[in-house]
Amino acid sequence: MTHRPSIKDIARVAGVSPSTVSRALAGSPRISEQTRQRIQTIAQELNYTPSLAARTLVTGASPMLGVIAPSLADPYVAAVMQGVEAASHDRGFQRLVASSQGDPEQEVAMMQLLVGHDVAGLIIISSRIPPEHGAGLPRFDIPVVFINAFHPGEGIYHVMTDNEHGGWLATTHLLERGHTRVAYLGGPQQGRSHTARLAGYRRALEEAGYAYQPSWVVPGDGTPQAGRKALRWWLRQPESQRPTAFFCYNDLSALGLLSEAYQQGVAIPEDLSVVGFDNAPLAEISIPPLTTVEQKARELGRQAVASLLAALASKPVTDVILRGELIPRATVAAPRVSVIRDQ
Amino acid sequence: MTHRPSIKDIARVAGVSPSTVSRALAGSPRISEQTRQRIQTIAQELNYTPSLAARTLVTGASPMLGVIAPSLADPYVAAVMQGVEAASHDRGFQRLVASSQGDPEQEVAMMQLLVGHDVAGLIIISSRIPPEHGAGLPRFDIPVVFINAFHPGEGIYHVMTDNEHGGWLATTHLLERGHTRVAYLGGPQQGRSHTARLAGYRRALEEAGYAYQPSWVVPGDGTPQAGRKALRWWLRQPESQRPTAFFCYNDLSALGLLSEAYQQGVAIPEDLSVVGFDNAPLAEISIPPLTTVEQKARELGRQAVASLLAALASKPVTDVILRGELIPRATVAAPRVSVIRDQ
DNA sequence: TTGAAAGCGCTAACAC
DNA sequence: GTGTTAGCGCTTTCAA
Repeated sequence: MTHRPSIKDIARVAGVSPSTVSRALAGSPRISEQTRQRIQTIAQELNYTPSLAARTLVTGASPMLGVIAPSLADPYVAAVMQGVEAASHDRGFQRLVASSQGDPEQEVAMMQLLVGHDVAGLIIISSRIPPEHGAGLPRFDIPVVFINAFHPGEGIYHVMTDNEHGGWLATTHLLERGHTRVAYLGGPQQGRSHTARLAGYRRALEEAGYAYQPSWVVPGDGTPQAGRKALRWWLRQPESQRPTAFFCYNDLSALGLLSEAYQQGVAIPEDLSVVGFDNAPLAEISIPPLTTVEQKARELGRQAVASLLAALASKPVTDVILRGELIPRATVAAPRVSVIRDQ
Repeated sequence: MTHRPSIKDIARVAGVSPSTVSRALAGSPRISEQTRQRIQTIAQELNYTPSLAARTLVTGASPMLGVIAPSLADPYVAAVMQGVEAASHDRGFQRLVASSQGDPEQEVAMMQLLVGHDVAGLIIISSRIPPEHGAGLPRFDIPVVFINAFHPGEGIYHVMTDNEHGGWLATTHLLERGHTRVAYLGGPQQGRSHTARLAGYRRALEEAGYAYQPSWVVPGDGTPQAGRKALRWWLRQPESQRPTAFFCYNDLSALGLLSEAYQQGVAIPEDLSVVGFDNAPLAEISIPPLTTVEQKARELGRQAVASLLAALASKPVTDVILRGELIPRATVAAPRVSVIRDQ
């Protein structure tokens, strides 16, 4: 296999200059229909593909967007990615994807790397860089959009789920069904989503007149294993003091909790009600189907691309906040024994 | 924001020539330790990042691998991607990821596109390009690795799961538990995986002395919805002729089947046994936990990268076939009524 | 040990 | 409507 054909090769065959080829292929109006045809045919025959590296070099902008996520295995990330994919594809951009394994240092390293690849902009999903670090973020001359993280700055934009509201929604739903002892299974500590959902949980509690109990916030990390552990924690509590419901950081950990409950003979929702977060595709097919708070993940991805491209076009961009609804399914019921308000 | 600093900027500040900077940064031995230090410091201060586009242009090879998958939402794809991610990251390669939405034409278009980006090689996950089309595949002068698809050719390599064996494993497991009426819920028709699993299913049946019944192969596409439909199909069969077990193309559709069974009051595994394929993370937390055939998805991804880089280094590369084991969990039991061998 | 010069493939003035 | 020229940021001869 000889080397990839370049416009020079086409020019030679067509007997024209390289710039004519460039123009013909770019669809410049100032070229005769005839030569355009001829050149396009030759390009086809030679199986020509333009070198985007060269084009990038001269135009200074490449049709690539950099995307960074803590993990590619998380269904939430996958959903966001689909939105990013769809929107960017429509606008003619490719995506350079990197995962940071949830490590803030890796994350910064990835940013550097992608910038080196001349990406036109950066989308960062669920950044784990601590907010304090904010000012220490490396400055690039390309726009950056954070999805569900907040690092204010020039050229930095945000697309977020209203996590506080979501947490409030989930907890209120439980409270309205008569639960007075609601626990929260947390997510990654560094994450802003976790903190916001926790805050919403707390607000709902307090608005309803219940004291916030730190001991009912069980630490987690958003994995099914965390859900399993949470259920075992629940079983260890004295029966009279057990929460009657769990609001979980995400569907994945809620699903883990469901699974462990099944194995331990705990009936859901009879013995324990559960609400998740995300409305992942799996939530619909879980057993029983999981009540959850919708997160418009695809929409987040789509919006992030929209914001990025708007910024690129020097249009004004404002941060956007998306609210999801509560999706009632089958993991919530009234508590078996209506406990007397004990606060 | 002024433009990204280039080696020229560094050279000017350091009072040396651009080539010296290039050498210093590349770690060439023919440079004084002193200047190297100085240049590196300046590079740091200027927040310099090399332009990979420029480097690609001159070296002719970029540190990017192109990856194409039908969908990014599929957990199996996500797992393969993790393997690809891990292996390529270790070797200093980034990944340019594109999804084809399962459309063969898009797939070819994506190949072209990624080649235009000067990727060093291509990894294609579960290609939907029909095998006959094989010879019509565009020829590139970069190595291509297909994961779970087969398109022989020069510079084309394969990493596959032994799907035939997996299908045989699942079916045999069911047969050994006393099932005589085993149905197969299929996957995407164009996919090679589907055909191979079906073939294994058929072989197991015939080896055990049962006739293969085309009417027991229910068409599907690997989604949970396909699983739901399959269960409803099952319910419509006259009770005396109903299969007592299902081997499903993948875990996702098996999970859908489980969910529908729960909603219709069909007890798993008492009324119906189910075996999936993939051993997705979700299989472990399903209710009941799903018996399935392991697919070493991460390993597939890892191997694909290894093969690609080996080919790139002009080392001999052979196709690799990975076998997974049957993971017995809780969705298989002996059939309720031991049906008399009726074939 | 360092510099000068050429060139990777392409686009974009600027000519004609 | 088409050709000429220069240059994007980098690496890599070839000289010194």
